Amino acid sequence: MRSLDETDLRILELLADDARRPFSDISDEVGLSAPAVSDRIDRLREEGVIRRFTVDVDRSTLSGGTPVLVRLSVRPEFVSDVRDALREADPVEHLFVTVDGDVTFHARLDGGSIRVELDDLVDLSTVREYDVSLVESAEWTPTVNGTGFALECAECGNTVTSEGERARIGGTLYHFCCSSCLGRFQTRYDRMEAGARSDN
Amino acid sequence: MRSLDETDLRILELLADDARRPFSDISDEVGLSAPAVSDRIDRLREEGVIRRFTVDVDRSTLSGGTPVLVRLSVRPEFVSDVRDALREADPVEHLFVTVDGDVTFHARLDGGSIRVELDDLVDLSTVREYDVSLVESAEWTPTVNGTGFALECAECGNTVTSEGERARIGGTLYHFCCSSCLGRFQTRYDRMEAGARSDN
DNA sequence: CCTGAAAAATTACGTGA
DNA sequence: TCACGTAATTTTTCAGG
Repeated sequence: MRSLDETDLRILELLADDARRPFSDISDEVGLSAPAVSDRIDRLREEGVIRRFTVDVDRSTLSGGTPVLVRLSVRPEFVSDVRDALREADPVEHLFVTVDGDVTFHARLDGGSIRVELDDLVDLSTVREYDVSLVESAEWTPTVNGTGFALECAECGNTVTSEGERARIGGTLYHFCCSSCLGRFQTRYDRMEAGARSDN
Repeated sequence: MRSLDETDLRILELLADDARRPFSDISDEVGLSAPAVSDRIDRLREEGVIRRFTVDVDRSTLSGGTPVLVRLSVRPEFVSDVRDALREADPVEHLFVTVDGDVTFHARLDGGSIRVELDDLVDLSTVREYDVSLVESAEWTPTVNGTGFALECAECGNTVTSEGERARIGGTLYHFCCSSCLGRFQTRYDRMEAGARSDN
């Protein structure tokens, strides 16, 4: 698979700022033609780098719905079941799964009983413990400067070129400038994961 | 300010699904002309309901850094300081503050010592307790209608708003619409517990 | 990846409910 | 005020190189 270059990253930044920006605008910025930009965006979508174009809505202006943060401590063998169920659930906006089987999600509750609804979504017998908090503020930062959209080696920080490598570690795809950085990262990740587990 | 109608909500839903969807598509869906849809979207932007059009990027394909979910138990007087600091921090993508002063955020750290990284982001002397977990997967689903489940008062069953209260009673967190419901519930619980004890 | 033309979408503006 | 229709403009897509 072809790797992302500087132009792709610049395009992503511009789209993060305004996803409805015309391709002709973008093409001026990056020094390509509009069709070329269109092609790149198509490719980014196909590769899954771009998940979707969407809208950031100020939910506080919309009536109804109480924002809550829910943390579930899920029995390990059921983590993926719970994740899949919540992923499909309408009220769930953000969903995080940690390596130790904690599932945290941010949702908007609208009426009725949370216990009953939770029971509909996930099998509560697979949940050891759960904790619900009212959310006072929730923010999301789509524009990511510097480190965010820079394609850098996850191990040494150097720029990753097309000679670099990719690897999926712990379910996440990382980029490396070379194979030795990949090996080193893998070792370090394993150590860190063991450390995080022992924190609990 | 004029309130939103069903058509506005439907437009927001369609945009949340695909922000680059042509207005003519939307106009077909909602039974308006394309210019009318354009007008409504302009108004939604002016009113601040629409913050921006943006792109949801699968960051796992992009950058180095280890995704973590951090939960801070912050001393009450410093909650807004911590929130402000994290809001500006580059590696922080999602930030949630609950009414009881817990700050949860999702960020990408460069690896190495998590404690050192955290110390860069927040003043740890204002934090009573913190908990870091490696994130295996993170997802975001933009939703407009938070229909589905709700937080009901454990005493009277009414919807709990941000004016409500919560209390941990017998190891379980309960929510109440007001302090008198909390008091009543507490009394009832104590009586029940005393009854159970005297059975032994 | 470019240019250039065709198709499509967006915007501007005048009119009417 | 809100929405519509038409026309002018801009943007996107599609060829061919």
